[in-house]
Amino acid sequence: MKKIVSTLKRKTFRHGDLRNALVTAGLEMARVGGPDAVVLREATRQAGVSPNAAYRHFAGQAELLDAVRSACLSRVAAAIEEEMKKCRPGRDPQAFARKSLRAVGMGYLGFAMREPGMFRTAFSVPPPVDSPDPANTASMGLNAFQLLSLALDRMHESGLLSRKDRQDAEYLAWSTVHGLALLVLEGPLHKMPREMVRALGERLVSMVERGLNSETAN
Amino acid sequence: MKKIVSTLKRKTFRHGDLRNALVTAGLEMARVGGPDAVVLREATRQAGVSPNAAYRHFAGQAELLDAVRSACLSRVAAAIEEEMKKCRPGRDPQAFARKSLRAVGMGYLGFAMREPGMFRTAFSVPPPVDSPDPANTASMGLNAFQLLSLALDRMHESGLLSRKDRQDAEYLAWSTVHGLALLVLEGPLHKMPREMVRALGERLVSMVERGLNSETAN
DNA sequence: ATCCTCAAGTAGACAGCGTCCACATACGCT
DNA sequence: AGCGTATGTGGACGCTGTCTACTTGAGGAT
Repeated sequence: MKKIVSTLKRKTFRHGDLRNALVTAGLEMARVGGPDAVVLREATRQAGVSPNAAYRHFAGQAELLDAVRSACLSRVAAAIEEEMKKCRPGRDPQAFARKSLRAVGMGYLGFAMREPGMFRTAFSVPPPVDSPDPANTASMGLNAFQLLSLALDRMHESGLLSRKDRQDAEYLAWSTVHGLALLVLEGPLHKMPREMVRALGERLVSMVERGLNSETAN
Repeated sequence: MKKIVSTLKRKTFRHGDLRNALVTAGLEMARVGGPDAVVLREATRQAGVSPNAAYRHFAGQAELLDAVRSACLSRVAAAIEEEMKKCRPGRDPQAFARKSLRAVGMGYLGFAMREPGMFRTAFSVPPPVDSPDPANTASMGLNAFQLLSLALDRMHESGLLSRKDRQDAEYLAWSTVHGLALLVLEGPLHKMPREMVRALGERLVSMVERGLNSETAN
C-alpha cells in the first residue's frame, strides 16, 4: 500500500542493490538540506523499501550518514582535481606551484559554493578520522588533503617554501579556505554576494601564498 | 506527576522567569552537545514546566536555538575581550597592533577549544545575519567581529597594513581561525593533540600577520 | 528435483521529538 | 470585586530512529 506511493515498485522481493540505493538517496538529501536532512526512513521510502530494511546494510542512521559523508568527500576531491587539471607544468616551476595551490584553494571554495549541502555534510560532526580510506578519493586516487599536499610540495620543490615552512603547511592552508567556506555557508557571512566571496577567496589564497613563507618580513 | 521528576518544583503557577530559564537550560545543553543537543522539551523539563509553556516565549524550537546562539556569541566575544585586555599599548604601536591581532585570533581559538559545544552553536546554520545586535557583545560592547576590526585598525594605524590591505581584512583573518577551529572541533583534525593545535594556531596567526600585507614578496 | 539455510525484507511497536488546539489559572488593572 | 489576558496545562498528531519477531525466497547440498 505504502509501497505504491514510493518512487519505484520493484517486483523482486530482493532489492538487489539496496545499500547503494540508500546512499544515493541520502546523498541527494544531503545535497539539498545538509547533514541534518539525511533521514533514514526517507531514504528507505525512496528506495521503495520498509524502514527496517536499512538495518540489514547499516547499523543505524549514523552509519548511513557516514557513507553519505564519504561520498561527499569524494566529490570535494573531484572538484579540486578538476580545478587542478587546468594548470599544467610550464617552464616556470614557481608559477606552476603557485597555480597549483590556487587551484586547490579555489576548487575547494568553488565546490563549497556550488554544493553547499554536500560540502557541509562532508565536514560535519563525526570526523571520519584521518582515514586513508580510498573511498574518499577522486579519480586521481588522491583525497582533498593529498591534493593540497601535492600543491604544497610543488611550492617547496620550486623553492617558494623552505623545508621548515613546508612542514604541516596543509593545516594552515586548509584552515583558511575551510573557514571562509563555512562562514559563508552557515555563518554570519551568509548574505555576502557570491561575487564578493569569490574575490575574497582570491585574496585569501594570495594571503596564504605569502603568509606561509616565514622568510619575508619580520 | 512528571513535574516531580524535574529539577525544581515551583509552587507558584507562574514561573516568573521562564524565558530566561529556558535559555539557560538550552545554553547548558549546547555547551555539552552542540547545537543539535538543544532540545525544547528537555529545556522545559529542566525548568519544571510543560513542553508547551515554551511556546509562550518562543515561536518554536528554532527561536529558542536563536536565543541560545546569541548567548554563545556573547561568550565568544567575552573570551576575545579577555585575551585582548592582556595586551596594553606600550611605546611600540606596531608591537601593540600585532599583539592585538594575535589576541583576537588566539582568544577565538582558545574559546573554541575550551567550549566546543558553545562555539559550534555560536556559528551553526541559521546565520544571525550581520546583526548589530547588542545581545552578542561582551562587556566592552563589542562583538567578536568588532574586536577583530579593532585589532586590524591598530595594524593599519601603526603602519603595518596599507589602506588597501586593511579593506575587508577581517574576513580573511576570521576565515583562517574559524577554519582551524572547525577542522579541529568537528572536522578531520579531531584527533589532533591540543598542544599541536595551539602551536598551529600560533603559526596561523603569524601567517595572517604576514600574508595580509601585499607589499612584501611578489 | 527437493529440501534447508540464512541473508534480506516486512510488520508492528515503542519512546522521544516538535507542534497544534482547546482549556485552566491567577496577575494586575480598573 | 470583577475581569481580561498573559502564562501554563493536557492531550493529540505525525514524524523520527530503533527494537523484536516474523516472512520470503535465492542458492547450495543432497
